Amino acid sequence: MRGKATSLDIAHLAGVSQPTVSRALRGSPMVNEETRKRILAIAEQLNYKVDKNASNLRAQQTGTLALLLFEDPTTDESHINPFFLPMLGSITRACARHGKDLLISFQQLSNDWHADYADSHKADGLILLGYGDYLAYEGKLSKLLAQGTPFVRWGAVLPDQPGLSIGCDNVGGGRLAGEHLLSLGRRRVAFLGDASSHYPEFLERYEGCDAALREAGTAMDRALQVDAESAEESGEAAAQALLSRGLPFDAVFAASDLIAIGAMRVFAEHGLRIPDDVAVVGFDDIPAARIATPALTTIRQDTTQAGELLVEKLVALVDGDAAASERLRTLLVVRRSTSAG
Amino acid sequence: MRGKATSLDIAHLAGVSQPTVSRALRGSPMVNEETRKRILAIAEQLNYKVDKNASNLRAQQTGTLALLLFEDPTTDESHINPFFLPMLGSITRACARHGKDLLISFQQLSNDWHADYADSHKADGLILLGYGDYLAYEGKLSKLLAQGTPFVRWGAVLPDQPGLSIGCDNVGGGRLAGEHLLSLGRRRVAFLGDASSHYPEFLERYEGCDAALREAGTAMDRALQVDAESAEESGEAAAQALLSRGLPFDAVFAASDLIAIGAMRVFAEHGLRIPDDVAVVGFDDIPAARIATPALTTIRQDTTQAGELLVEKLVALVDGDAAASERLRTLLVVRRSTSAG
DNA sequence: CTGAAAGCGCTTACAG
DNA sequence: CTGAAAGCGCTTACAG
Repeated sequence: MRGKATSLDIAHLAGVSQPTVSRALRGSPMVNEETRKRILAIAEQLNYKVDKNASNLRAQQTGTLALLLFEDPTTDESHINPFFLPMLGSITRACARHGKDLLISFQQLSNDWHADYADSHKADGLILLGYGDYLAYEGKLSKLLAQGTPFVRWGAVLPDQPGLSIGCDNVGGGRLAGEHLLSLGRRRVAFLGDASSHYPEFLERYEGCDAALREAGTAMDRALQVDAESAEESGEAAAQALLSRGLPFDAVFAASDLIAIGAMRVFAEHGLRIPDDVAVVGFDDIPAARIATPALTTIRQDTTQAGELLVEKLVALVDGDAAASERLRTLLVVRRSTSAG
Repeated sequence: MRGKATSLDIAHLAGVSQPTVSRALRGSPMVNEETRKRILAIAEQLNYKVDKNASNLRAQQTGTLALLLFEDPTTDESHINPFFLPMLGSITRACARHGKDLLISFQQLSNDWHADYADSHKADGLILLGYGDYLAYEGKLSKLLAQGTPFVRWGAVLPDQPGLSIGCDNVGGGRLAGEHLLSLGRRRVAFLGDASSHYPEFLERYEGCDAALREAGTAMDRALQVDAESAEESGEAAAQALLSRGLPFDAVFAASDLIAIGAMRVFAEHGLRIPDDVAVVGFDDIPAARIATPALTTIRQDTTQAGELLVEKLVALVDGDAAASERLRTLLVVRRSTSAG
């Protein structure tokens, strides 16, 4: 037998029709147990695998999900935000559990991705990851929704949002950071991150921290907020900008760990002691947070659960079942950047 | 028009036959320029995309490559070796440039992956990444080769190896490390990493360093070599083991940055000064190397070029063109772990 | 340069 | 429980 075996080859060898082979292989209950066993044995022996293209074409579905990871056009070409790495691992494992294949693509936010994957029947649904300007993004989500393409995204969970989002409880996370800093007696909390509706996750973190301070009779000071995107270089620049303002502050809440790590480097260069002069809290708990000096106190997001939920919800959407947006709990992880040894 | 548009829909609207539409869309030179334009305009307007399942089925190829990333069963479930992250980015971008889709899967080394992807026509070829016991792995490579499945792998480039490998010049990299340490006056160089044929990359790094020392009239001492896999915890354990041997050493060459970072943590806990008491050199230049304290001197592998080559070679194999294994140059990156401020 | 015909390997009514 | 028939949406000889 030359070339790959087909279901017809198996049918001949088993002395049944080709549709019976197809049924047996997919575990249809309408096939005799003995026949099934014979067919499975032959399939095994020929190392037969169902041709995905044929079965997908006929069944009009793909068994494949596509993961689209957006990068800000400004970011370095070769780097992916490390926050997404464990999520990627969790997503691939969840896909395997659900019997789905995973197509992956890294895209510029500006590209015309929204049509391609679903329209060309490469994937049944889309998982959307990436930091970036939310307002630029929202329009594309609406378009996907209008087209009827199933999708889920990771990001802020907002009211009246197109489609389905999974994100962490950013407000709660910001609150944890604020309460922790208050417990250390800090009151002048600077915020490094773009706290606007362009970056709703950052904005929610800011607001959560602010809420904690307000309950203690104080508040965040907008004069101590500096825009930054999630990258070390951006954190460095923001820290420089903050210092140059010459305003007093005794704590920094960074919108992400990368920002915090960049900022800590600048503070160290300027002779500021961490945490004595400035306590620093990040967000995400990426692996580098533990390695940084001092080790970074941060708000952990549960990326494993995030990946699992993204896949689970998308599979539900693809199957036509109901699914709703969801917020994940956050966890304060205290390290040396806020607590002296 | 309900449902997705098909090439037949376009044919009707354009007043041509369906095959002509297919030809026009794929840029066949045998179609009238004016006809083509009319067809393209209609396709654009209907937001038409070729059904991949149908075209793949007919053309008997997939336009898809599969990336299989192996993890050692011992490693933490949720973590991917950070060394592979930028390579992943480079691979996805290279795939996009070549017009290929990328399926991704994380596998246990033990799984029976070798059959699935190619046999079920999900992918035309495989990219194999992962650290792990090479000897356990080699048999599977031979099997793939025998099946005629196109594949490329990242790893040590060895003689008489099944299939095609892309790897860095580990011997040269080890030599760079050895020469650098010699230039600092260090002679007692410990090696943390499994330097055996189970981990040929590590072994080559060891041998390169040894070669450099021998040229200077000394050599590596096997009594200063401790097995370790590429993980921080493994580096910590190896450093502990090294210290407990009570032998003098003034430098450590770690087989990977993760090992080096774990080891540096242990050295610091034991009051050893880096680089004064122990100079430390890693391998890979992962992002954490720059963040570590002290920042880690290391041998950089060009992951961008690696990803591009992997895709390029695999595409050649799939197309039936010739392609050969290749070694990439390495680069010494000097940081504070070997050079005091 | 274009069309009529066949067929890739499956799944799914339909009939028995 | 099983088979004969149709068809998913393309691409590819073949004929003109």
